[in-house]
Amino acid sequence: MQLRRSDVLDGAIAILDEYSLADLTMRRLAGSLNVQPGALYWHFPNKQTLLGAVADRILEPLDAPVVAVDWADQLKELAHRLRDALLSHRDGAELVSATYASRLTTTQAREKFVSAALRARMPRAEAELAAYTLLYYVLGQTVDEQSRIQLDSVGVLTEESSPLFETPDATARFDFGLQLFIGGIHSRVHSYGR
Amino acid sequence: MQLRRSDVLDGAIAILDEYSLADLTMRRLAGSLNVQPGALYWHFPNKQTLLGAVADRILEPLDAPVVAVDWADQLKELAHRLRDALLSHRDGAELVSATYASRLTTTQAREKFVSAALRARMPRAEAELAAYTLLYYVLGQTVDEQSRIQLDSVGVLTEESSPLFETPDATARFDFGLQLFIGGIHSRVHSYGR
DNA sequence: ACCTGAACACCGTTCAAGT
DNA sequence: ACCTGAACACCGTTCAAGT
Repeated sequence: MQLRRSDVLDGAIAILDEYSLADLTMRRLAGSLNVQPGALYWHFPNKQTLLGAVADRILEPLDAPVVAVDWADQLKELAHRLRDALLSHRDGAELVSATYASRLTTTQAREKFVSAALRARMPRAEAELAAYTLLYYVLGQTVDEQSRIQLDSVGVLTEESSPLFETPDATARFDFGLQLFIGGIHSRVHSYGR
Repeated sequence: MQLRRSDVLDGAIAILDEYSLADLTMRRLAGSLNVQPGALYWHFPNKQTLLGAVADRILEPLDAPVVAVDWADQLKELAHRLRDALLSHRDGAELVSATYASRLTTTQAREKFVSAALRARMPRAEAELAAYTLLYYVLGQTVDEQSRIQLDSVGVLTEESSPLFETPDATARFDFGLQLFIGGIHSRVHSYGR
């Protein structure tokens, strides 16, 4: 019954979903796989690398091709797919933003954001910066949203401590920031002529 | 030689600046204060609370009144002051975004961003959302920037792995995202008439 | 090649007991 | 009121040795 690399990742995702990121320790993971902690280090050089691989797993849904054609719709689609991917695993947003300190850089998901920005007729350098800007927003917003879900389920949040309770649902709030960002690109691109 | 709450915070900041956030452990901090680890727990209920207090310290420069009068200039000023505050301590951005999961909510710094957005003639609900959007951007961007400084100083970064090397300095990149955001507010506010 | 056993060098937190 | 001493229940990582 050999332990495969993908088994380790499956086990990690399982702990994440059933418990939390804090519970995702090398020892606990090893235990759930009926193996000694040291065994994991044959498959991964260290915990950080393992978490990186888990993050890649979480972001896999982003590999699907973009269906929208308009650049703004493409950005919206990508942003929503990123958010959905992050929200589909407990602490997914936190894990990804923790391990992607400078790894968003390398990911091909970033490339897709850049492509959409290029379609808006931005010069490459600007499109890259714009892509980062949007990524920071999506990550920050989603980490916040997800942590609030957690606190909420534990019943820690009073109405007072969550001053956004009057605003609509989380998706609408997400879309607001997204729209702000798209409006920003729009006005930027329009300013080129002048 | 009684240990005061503020001495503990001073010691924490010192470890942060000389070493790193990873080295800021309760035991190490106690050691640097010539005290047993348990002593810290008389002053702070737990590590998270202590880090929260350190974060507040780091953000103190934001308490100074805003000098700009135009809403866009106010937002720029605030964003830059936030970034500067985060960059003025090693791992400052990481510490603040880690402890401010949902604490930016409570901070009065957020209020200042909201005020500036209100001055742009946004309705309150939108101004709050816009403030969050900008905060997420500043935090994300600055965490990234600071982690790159760290990696750079250790010499881990090749030109290949830092695809932004061709773009100007970090401040210019920061300003680009900021401008995008301000343009977004602008076009949003303008759309009210229509 | 893949894993065990066992150790190393740490953590955060608690709490009786001291002063 | 404030801190020590000492423990509890953990961590990530390494590495000789086994199969």
